[in-house]
Amino acid sequence: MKRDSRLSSVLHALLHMAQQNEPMTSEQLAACMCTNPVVVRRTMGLLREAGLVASERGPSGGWLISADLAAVTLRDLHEALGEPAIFAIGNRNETPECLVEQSVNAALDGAFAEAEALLLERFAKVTLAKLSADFNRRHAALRARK
Amino acid sequence: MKRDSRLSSVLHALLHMAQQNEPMTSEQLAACMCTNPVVVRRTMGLLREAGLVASERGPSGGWLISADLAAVTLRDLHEALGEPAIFAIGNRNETPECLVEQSVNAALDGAFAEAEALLLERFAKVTLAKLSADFNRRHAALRARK
DNA sequence: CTAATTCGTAATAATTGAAGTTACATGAAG
DNA sequence: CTTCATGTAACTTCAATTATTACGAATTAG
Repeated sequence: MKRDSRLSSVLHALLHMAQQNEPMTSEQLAACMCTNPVVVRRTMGLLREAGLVASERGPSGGWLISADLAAVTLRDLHEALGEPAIFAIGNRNETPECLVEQSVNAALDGAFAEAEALLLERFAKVTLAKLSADFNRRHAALRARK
Repeated sequence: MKRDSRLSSVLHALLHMAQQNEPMTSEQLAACMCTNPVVVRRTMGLLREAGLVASERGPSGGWLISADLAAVTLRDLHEALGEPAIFAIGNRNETPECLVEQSVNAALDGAFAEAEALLLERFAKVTLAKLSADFNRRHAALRARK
C-alpha cells in the first residue's frame, strides 16, 4: 500500500506560507515540496473548500492562508483532506456471516478504533501556530549555533 | 493502497484450527477464507517460522497450532507477519534537510508513535484463547436463540 | 484587446505493495 | 510408485496514491 502523505504535504506548504505574507504559487510550493504543481492545486483545493486557504488566479496570484493559525489543528486538516483511511491494516471482510470472522473483526476493530481516537485527539491539540512556533525555535537555534 | 489483511486472515484461520484438533489443509483454510491455498501457505509459513503453527506434508498432512492459545497474542501474530506498516498515512520524506519539514515530521511522528504504542499494547492483551472463548460465546448464543 | 501568468480540472500513466495464480519441486503415507 | 499435501518461485492482477500531460478559465499589465 502506498502511504498517503498529503497531511504531511499540506503542513509543509502551510508552514512555508506562514513564513511569508505574499501569495505563493503552486509552482513555488511544488518546488519546495519536490512534487508537481498540479498535485499542489489538487490538495490545496481541498483546504480551500474547508475555508483554510484562498487562491487567486492570474499574475501575482497564488495561495494564501485564510484562517487563524491558532485555530487550525491537524485534525482540521485531516478532515479537510476527506478523512482518509488511517490504517494500512484492516479486516478482510467487513460484513462476514462467518461467526469466527465476527469475533476476529470485533477484536481488531475495537483496538483500531481506540488507536484512531487517540490519534485524532492528539491531532486536535496541535495547531498550526504551535508548529510555526516550533519551526521558528529550530530556526533560531540553528542560527545561534553558526 | 490495498490494505494488509493478513492479520485478520491468520486470526480467522487460527480460530478455525482451534475448533478442531486435526490438521487442516491449505485448501480447507483457503476455502473458509475465500482465498487461495498458496496465499495461505505463504502467510502461515511466517507463523511457522515464529513457532506458532506446524505444517506436515503428505496425505493426512496440513496445519496445526503448535503453541499455547493462552500465550499467543495479537501482537505476537503482528510480529510474526513481519510487523507490517500500521498506518496508511505518513511523512513524505523521512530524512528532510528542510527545517519546516523537520517540524512537521516531528509533530506527526510523535502522534503516530503514541497511537502505534497504544495499538500494540491492546494487541498484547488479546490472546487467541480469549478470542476462541469469545467465538464460543457467540456460537452458544446463536444456538440458544434457535 | 492581447499577451502573460496562474489557477482549475479532466484524463491518463507511473508506482507501490498486497493478493491471486500458475507451475513445478519435495516429502510423507499407504 | 502413486497420491496427497506442503514449499516456493515467477508472474499477473488489483487498488490506491502520486505524477504527468493537456487544455480551459480568469486575472493583470501594457
